[in-house]
Amino acid sequence: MNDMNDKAEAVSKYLKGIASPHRLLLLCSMAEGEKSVTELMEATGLAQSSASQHLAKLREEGAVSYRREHRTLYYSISSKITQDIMALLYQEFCQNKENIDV
Amino acid sequence: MNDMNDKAEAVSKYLKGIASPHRLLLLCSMAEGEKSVTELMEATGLAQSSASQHLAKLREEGAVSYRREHRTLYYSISSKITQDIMALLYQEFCQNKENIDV
DNA sequence: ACTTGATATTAGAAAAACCTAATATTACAA
DNA sequence: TTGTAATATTAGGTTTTTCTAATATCAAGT
Repeated sequence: MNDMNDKAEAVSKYLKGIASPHRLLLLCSMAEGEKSVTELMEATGLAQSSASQHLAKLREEGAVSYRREHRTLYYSISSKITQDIMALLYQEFCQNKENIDV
Repeated sequence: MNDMNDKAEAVSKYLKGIASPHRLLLLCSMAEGEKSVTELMEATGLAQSSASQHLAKLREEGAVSYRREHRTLYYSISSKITQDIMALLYQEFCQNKENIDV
């Protein structure tokens, strides 16, 4: 029955792959449509190396994919589960505030 | 506009609060209904101290709450977002396998 | 007041994640 | 080919997580 442990391990790996402030900002930016790495760096304020490493992690978890156009790589969210989770998180944390702070 | 950073920080904190194999197993167990700490330890195989620390983290994030009955504490999932996310994760990782491995 | 069962908290060491700086790769253009 | 813009990879040190062992708390029951 350590089937459960394996699954928990997989889910954990996936969630941790998403759960960093910087990676969430990247995903949030990609939620608007595909973005080049440079655009993502500008949108998030991340250093080049850092952005690239975070994108690599998101790729490993299958959360995003990219397409090349000349020298530029365009990243976008590629998994249904990631889109669904981002939508839930957006609802919960970015709107629906019972009371807006003025 | 570093409003976004603050939100990303909050979401990250929440997700990390959930994203550990052991905490996921605890949540999975609580998904069946409220459970005492002892029951949770048995269900997950966690040591007492470890279970308690994980539960504390889940409490901090508002993911679970408890009720006392005599000396026993019964924990359960208390937030809508956590239930929704667990449901999504369950769908994605625990069923809907295109092909069942025999 | 004591004891005990159930759970929480603290301390410290080991493992994992993250950032920066430096270097490498890749695809095109001159 | 050589140069360059765009992106990836490696190395390292710092911070964060997570486990175990030890100790504390808390609410009955005696």
